[in-house]
Amino acid sequence: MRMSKSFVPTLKEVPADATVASHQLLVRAGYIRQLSAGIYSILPLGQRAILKITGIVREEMDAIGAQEFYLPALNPREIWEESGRWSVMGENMFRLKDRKGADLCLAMTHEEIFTVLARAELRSYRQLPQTWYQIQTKFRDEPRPKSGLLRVRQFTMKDSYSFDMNREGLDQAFEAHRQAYVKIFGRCGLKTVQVDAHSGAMGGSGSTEFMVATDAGEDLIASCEACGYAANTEKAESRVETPDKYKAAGASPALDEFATPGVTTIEALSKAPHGVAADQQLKTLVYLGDEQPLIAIVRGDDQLNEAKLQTASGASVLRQAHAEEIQKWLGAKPGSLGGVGLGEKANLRVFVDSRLAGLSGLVTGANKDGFHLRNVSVPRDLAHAKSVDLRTVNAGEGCPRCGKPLVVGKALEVGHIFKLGTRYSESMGARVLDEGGKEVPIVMGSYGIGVERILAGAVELHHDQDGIRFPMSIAPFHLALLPLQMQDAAVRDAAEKIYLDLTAAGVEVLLDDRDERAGVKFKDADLIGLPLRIAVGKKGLADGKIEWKVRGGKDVEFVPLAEVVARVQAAVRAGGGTLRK
RNA sequence: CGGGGCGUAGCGCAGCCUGGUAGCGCGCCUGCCUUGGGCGCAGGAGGUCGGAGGUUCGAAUCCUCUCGCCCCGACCA
Repeated sequence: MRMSKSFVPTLKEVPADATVASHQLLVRAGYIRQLSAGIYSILPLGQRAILKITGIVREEMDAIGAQEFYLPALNPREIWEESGRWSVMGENMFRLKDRKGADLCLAMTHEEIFTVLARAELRSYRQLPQTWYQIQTKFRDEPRPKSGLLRVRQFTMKDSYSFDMNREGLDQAFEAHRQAYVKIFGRCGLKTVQVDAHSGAMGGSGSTEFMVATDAGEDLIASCEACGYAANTEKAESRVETPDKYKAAGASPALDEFATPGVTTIEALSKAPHGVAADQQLKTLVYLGDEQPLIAIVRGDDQLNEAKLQTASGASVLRQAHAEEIQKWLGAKPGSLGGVGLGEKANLRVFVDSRLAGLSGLVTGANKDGFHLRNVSVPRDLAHAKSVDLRTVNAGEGCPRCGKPLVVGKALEVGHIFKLGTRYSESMGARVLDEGGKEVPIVMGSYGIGVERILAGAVELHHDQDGIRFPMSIAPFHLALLPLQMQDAAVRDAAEKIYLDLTAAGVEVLLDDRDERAGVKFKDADLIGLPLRIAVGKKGLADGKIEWKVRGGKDVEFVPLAEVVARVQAAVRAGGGTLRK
């Protein structure tokens, strides 16, 4: 491609609203432009990179026997009602009406639509297993789009779905996807870690996320360098010492209500005149799980993990209660809440973090504004509460497997694989006959990759002060060819010949034939980030040579014109790129 | 949703507090010059000051409402 005829709008200055590297660089280098919050236009360079990525995804999916589909993004309400997700998805789903007033939505994912196909067409165990996929646009009305392509409202997803007779089949499909994903991300130049994850609105029995460690990411993952344990902090567990340090000597003293006027936070209660240490306090939080009240109790210095509460309660939609709701159920405002005495209220489900099991001598709110209770014994006073893991792990706590300290770091989710089981086949009636002629629900899996996130993640991982440093495999072109003196006919002609020769040899070349100064071309080439660069200048040409430089490398090497084509072809292959036929 | 910030030329910003001519840098156009890391000089084009209403003789500036965007906390490829 010739730069003089191309739309590659590079910018000298960093866009004001971009904070993360991938956002800044993709805008500056002319790959993307923002249309609205979380909605981006992909420009020609960006589209070429995206096509490289989807090409890799397609190859690896095809390699595990998956078949490519293309399903509608515009969906009728009815099928989402069948799975129950018309309401579960809440405000995250874009909804609209057609001219007749019928409800439609823009699909966030395609479990429902693929299940509709499966139930209509799959009748027998003989037709299984199947793996179906598509590369298609998804719509999610994120509450807070951010960081350029990292979190958007419209994006491209590779989503696939496996259909099996039983658990074993699902396990095989899951494993095939895991291995395909490792190859995909590896080929795209991403270093990923696999972590245990929360399944969220997808449902199902288990899931693994593929994460790229980067500060630009929004997830926190806990990992153990000693044994390899890794989990999203939504799910991660840890070993913590929880001695019964506030237990009274002798018989457990009775509950004692005491006045704490104006004290509504853990921190305030820990200060004078009360001086109750945070680890002696119980933090009581009120949620609604599928519109039913839930009480969650964790230690005062711990953080409640909402994902764990959701899992423990079995709720598909979880939200914090409003102050009025809390007042109605517990009779007090936040700050004076507690789980003691809630056993009689049958409509309130109470959960207490498992680290608190057996402890006594604790302090909690009295469900009476301005009062707390001391001498709380969990086995005696919170016997009605279900003991479950509710807390969020912290860095330095013991690995649940080996006990060595956990490390917590930020990461970007680029892929997620789920064992759905029969979550959709049962709710939507997708069944086949087994060998015995008995009707059984299909066992399903669901597997997703965020395509633009691969692009952005690669930029996060591969850039420097001067710009992007794309891996060969996903770079929009293999090589930048820079004639340095456009006024010099010999330089122009030499560059033109190299361009034609390389193109004929299957190399994707971006020829900077603009009438610009050398400095401008160097700067733009660095910014755009193609892995190879050939400069054609008067100096080298006098000796019949060009200047060869690898993006990010230090050295410039003079290479004879006759060797250029073979040299470039070898470098493209070595870098994981593909020559055009 | 809770909290904070910003909307002025294609991009980055000043002007606003204290009302009166809309400005700077980059980019763009023309000419000359220069030509190996975002050259130089000269001339030029380009603006509903996010929108609506109000106060005022007069509003980018003050007031009210509203829309949009960004960032920090709760949600997900």
